[in-house]
Amino acid sequence: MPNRRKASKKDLIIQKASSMFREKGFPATSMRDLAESVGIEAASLYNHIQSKSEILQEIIFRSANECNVHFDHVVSSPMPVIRRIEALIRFHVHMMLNRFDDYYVMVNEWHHLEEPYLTTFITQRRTYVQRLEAIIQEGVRSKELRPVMPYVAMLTILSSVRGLEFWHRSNKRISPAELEDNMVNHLIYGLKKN
Amino acid sequence: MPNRRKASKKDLIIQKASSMFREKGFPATSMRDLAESVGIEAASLYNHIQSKSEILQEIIFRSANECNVHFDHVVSSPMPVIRRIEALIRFHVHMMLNRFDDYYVMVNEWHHLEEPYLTTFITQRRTYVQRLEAIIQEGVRSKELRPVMPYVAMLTILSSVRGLEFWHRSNKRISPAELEDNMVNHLIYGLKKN
DNA sequence: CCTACCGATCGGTAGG
DNA sequence: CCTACCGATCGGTAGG
Repeated sequence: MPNRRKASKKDLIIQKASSMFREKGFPATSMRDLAESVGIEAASLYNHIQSKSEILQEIIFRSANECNVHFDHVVSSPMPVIRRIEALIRFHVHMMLNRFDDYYVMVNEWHHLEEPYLTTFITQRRTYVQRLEAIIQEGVRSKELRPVMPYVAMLTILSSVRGLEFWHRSNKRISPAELEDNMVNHLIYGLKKN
Repeated sequence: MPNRRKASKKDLIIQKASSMFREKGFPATSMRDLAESVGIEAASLYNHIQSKSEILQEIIFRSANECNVHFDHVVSSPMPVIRRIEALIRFHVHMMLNRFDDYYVMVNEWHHLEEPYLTTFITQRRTYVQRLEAIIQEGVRSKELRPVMPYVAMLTILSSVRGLEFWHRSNKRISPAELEDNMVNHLIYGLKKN
C-alpha cells in the first residue's frame, strides 16, 4: 500500500488544534477546549497523542518540512535569480492563503516549542533564511538585482507574507490571485533594476 | 508642573510586563513571574495595578496612540505622497527598533485584549490602515505610484516591519541605520515608477 | 473512550 | 508591601 493514508483521529485532533492554536495561541488553548471541538472528553485525547507539546511539534515540523522540500525544488530548477525569488515568495503566499492554520502556527507559536525541538527549529529556520540570503546575494553579485543587503531583503520578503493574516480576518473583497500578484510585484519590483 | 512625570512603580511594572509579554506571550506570563522581576510579591502588584488585563491595555493603547499621533503629524505636513509613505515606514521601523517591547506586544498580543478594549483596538486599527490606504490610493491616482492595489501595498508595508524581530534576536551585525534604509528602499522602490 | 481524580499553578483577595 | 489563602483551571494519569 503506497502513501495513501486515511485521515485518522489523530489527524483530526491535530487539525482542530492547529485552528485553535492560531485563534487563541498555544498557551491559551486548553486540552478541554480541544477535546470539546473534537467531540470527546479531555482524557480521551491521550489515547491518540502523547501531550499538548507533541501536537505543537507535529504542526510546526510538518509545515517546516514543506518549506524545505519546496526550497530544494526551487534550487534544483534552472531559473534566473529573480524567478527563484519570485517562486519562493509565491510559495509563502500560498502557504499563508491555503495552509493558514499550520503556517500561521509555525510562524507565530514556534517559541512555545520545548527543548530539544526549539533548538532544532531555530537551527532549521536559520539554515532556511541563509539559503534565501545566498540566492539574493548571488543576484546582487551578478547585477541582476539592485545592490541591496541580502539579510534585510530576506527579512522584508518573509515577514511581508504575515500581513495576509488580515486578509483572512477581512471580508475578502480581494481575490487570492490579486493578493498574490500584487504582493509579489511589490517585493520583486523593489529588488529589480529598471 | 508640566508633563514631566517621574517613573512610578506602576511604570516599572508595565515596563517589565511589556518585556515579558513579548518574550513569552501574554497568557504564558504569570503575575508571579512578573512580581519576581519587579522584586516584590505577587499580591503587592495589585497595589499599583487593577488586573493583568489592565497592564496589557496600557501597553497597547499607549503604542497605538503614538502611531496615531505620528500619522496626524505626517498628514499635516506638506509632502509628496512618496515622502509621506516613506515617513510612515521609517516611523514603524523606529518603533520596532527603539520601542521593541511595547510595539511588538501591540502587534502580536492585541487579540488577548478583553471587550470592550478588543473592539476599540480593532476599530482604531482599521481606521489607521484605511488612512494609509487612502494615501497610497492618492499616489496611484496622481500617477506618482505604479498602479498597485492600496490594500495589498498597505499590508506589505505594515507587516514587513515585523521581520525586524529577528534582527533583535540576532547578533546585530547590521546597524539600525542600514536596516532602516534598506527596508525603506525595498518597499519604496516597489511602489515608485521608474 | 469514559469517570474520577491528581498535584500544580493560575489571577486575585482579605487583612494587617 | 507581606502572609495566608481562595476557587478555578490547568495538563495529565489510573483504572476500567
